[in-house]
Amino acid sequence: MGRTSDANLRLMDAALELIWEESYGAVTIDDICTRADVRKGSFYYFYKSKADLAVAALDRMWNESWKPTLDGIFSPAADPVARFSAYFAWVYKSQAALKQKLGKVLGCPLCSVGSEVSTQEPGVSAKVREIFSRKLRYYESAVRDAIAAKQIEACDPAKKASAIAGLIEGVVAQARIMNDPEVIQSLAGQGMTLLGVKSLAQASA
Amino acid sequence: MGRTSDANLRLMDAALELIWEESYGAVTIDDICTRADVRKGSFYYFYKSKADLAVAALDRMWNESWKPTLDGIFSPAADPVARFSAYFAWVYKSQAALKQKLGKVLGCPLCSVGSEVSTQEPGVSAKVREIFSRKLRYYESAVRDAIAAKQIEACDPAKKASAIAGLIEGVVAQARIMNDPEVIQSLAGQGMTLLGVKSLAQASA
DNA sequence: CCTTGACTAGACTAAACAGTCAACTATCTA
DNA sequence: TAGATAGTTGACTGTTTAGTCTAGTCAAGG
Repeated sequence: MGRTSDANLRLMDAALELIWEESYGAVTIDDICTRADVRKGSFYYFYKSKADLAVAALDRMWNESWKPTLDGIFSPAADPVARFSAYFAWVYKSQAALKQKLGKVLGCPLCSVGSEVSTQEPGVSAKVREIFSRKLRYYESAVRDAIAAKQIEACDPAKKASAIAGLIEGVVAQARIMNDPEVIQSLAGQGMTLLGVKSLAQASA
Repeated sequence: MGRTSDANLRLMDAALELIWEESYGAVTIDDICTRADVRKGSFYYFYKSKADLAVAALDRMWNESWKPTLDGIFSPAADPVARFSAYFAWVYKSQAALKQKLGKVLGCPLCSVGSEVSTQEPGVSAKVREIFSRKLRYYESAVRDAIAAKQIEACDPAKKASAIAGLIEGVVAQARIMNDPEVIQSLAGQGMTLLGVKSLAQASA
């Protein structure tokens, strides 16, 4: 009953875009409202603060975008090591596309925002940690499958997953800082080395 | 001639501390002045903006703290692979000490600030990139020496250095986001794997 | 068609913020 | 010791910002 609206969706999209392009702290509620074409009164009808909106926006990002993508790439139907290859390629491709489109490498919004607000915004931090943990499970599962298939050296899957995540995040952050997607190029080869792939035809070290 | 002062030094220290503890965007000029016990007028006597101060503070950090530390750890007198071991240990130790002291893992200020301001503050970004490049040279040189000593698999030293930097940054960022220094524990072993160390007694994978 | 409740508009307040300025003070040097 | 130089002070300005409030508008259900 009553009026319907997608202003809350527009607010989430606008917030995510702006925070990704600039940073959490640099974006004001007015900025978000302007981009979403929503008035302040409506903002506070849906959300009680910028942090509140950010949490909702990150949740939406996970459900609408990241989860489907990861489900596809890390499908248990795919060869374990090939899942990582595909993911590394996807990371490079998506960052290169952003650079092409906006002239800027934007990196990973989760990592940027998480690092920025971790000591400041408990609610946002908790959501970042939640999504981060979910992402780790894809890596961990693929590592376990790769060990079972004897494709990589035996190791602690949780630790290996964390290291892989670190490598990806770090390299992507580097790309943002340098505004150069090409530093992600070598991620594929380096990632394989870190994984401990046994294969002979290992990509460029 | 004229009056002397260390207010500019206090401002740089205060700025670096606050930005590291919180974030670039969350810190105001008033905050910095308060912590440094300096009045606003003096701030603008020495610096023309927060960005201007940040550049000076980062430069000071490099010269006073990072360079001496790196010169020690990455001394060409040390065994190439041992340089990395020592550095990985130092990274863990310093983050764990911060957690002990402040209750928070603060991560790497260069990476946090760089990622936050890369699309916003050209001057600060340029300084971050400059320091980052300097740091890479230590890694690159050690990789080259390790190859020459046949301690690690042959590889492109620049790319390997970039990957090592990515792994470190990524793992440290993870530690900040999770507020848990323990994720850095496994950096030593994972770093050796990524380096491609040939040794038999390789630390925990 | 009218009532109810979801949603909107936008003016308003108060606080936080960056940045300015002229008068003042301390210290160095000649 | 006097003058020039380097640094300090705090009150002041104008702007941006978060957040509030009230009077409304619009759509669905009865």
